[in-house]
Amino acid sequence: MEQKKNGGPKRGLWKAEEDMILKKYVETHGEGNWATLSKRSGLKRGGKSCRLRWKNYLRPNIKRGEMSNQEQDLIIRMHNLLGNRWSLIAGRLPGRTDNEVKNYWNTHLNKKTCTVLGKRKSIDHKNNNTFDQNRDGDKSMSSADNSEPPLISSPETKADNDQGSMDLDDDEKRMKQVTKEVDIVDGCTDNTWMERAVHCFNYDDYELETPFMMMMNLSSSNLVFHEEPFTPCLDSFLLFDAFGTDSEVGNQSFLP
DNA sequence: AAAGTTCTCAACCGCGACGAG
DNA sequence: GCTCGTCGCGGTTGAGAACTT
Repeated sequence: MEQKKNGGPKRGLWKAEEDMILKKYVETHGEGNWATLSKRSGLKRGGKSCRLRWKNYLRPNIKRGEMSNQEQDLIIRMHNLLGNRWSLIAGRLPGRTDNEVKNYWNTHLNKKTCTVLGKRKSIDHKNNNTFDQNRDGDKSMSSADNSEPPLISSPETKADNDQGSMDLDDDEKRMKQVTKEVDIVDGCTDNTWMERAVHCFNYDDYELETPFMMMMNLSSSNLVFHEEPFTPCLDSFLLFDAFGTDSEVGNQSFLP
């Protein structure tokens, strides 16, 4: 992988020495001007490569290692809200990069959300956990079942994903008692609206055991995400409703 | 122990947005 | 308005690790 293309910039994995050079250069001269950086620093890397390496690996306060349950929940819910807007999602996770979130989604969460129908035992090696997994992910999913794979947020799917973090039976029962349908409202797909919703969805306010429980505690409105694969409008409303007027973030007006 | 298979994630690529000249 | 350079984003790739047969 590590070769030069027609004498072009070096490619492949970064070495420790290269990391050191890049880090020192950025600490001295600051971020930005990546094309200039790649020339002046002596690194035989392209500007894009330098930028990516800094952003995803060398930048201070990068958090590495396992995603916590809270982070997982947040990613799932934010993805439900925004789709593949990785940078936006990562922006709500201190120390996590868009690339990391994207990889995590593709390798862990995306599979997990497809586990409901698949029912094949697999092992999460890093956590030493087992979970039901459709081994071939979305490929075989379509042939096994023509319907869209359900998203994480339905009560049934939720149960598969929160194993060990809460008493599912109790919460599910409570959930079913007071489920509220939220209608999709036309005309709320613009970015401003979405970003207000995201702004409202602050990682720091995320203290209760699971977002699901948080919803249960916040207001009299108890909600489930819709089964649709991507319903940003619906989820925006969910967030507003979930945070309600009693919550801290609810004191601000996010309405257009 | 070896070969084959699957998984993970760092890095690359292409594209669009944006600002400067 | 056009071109050029830079930046940031999301999708994809592939090497190496981990696991299975």
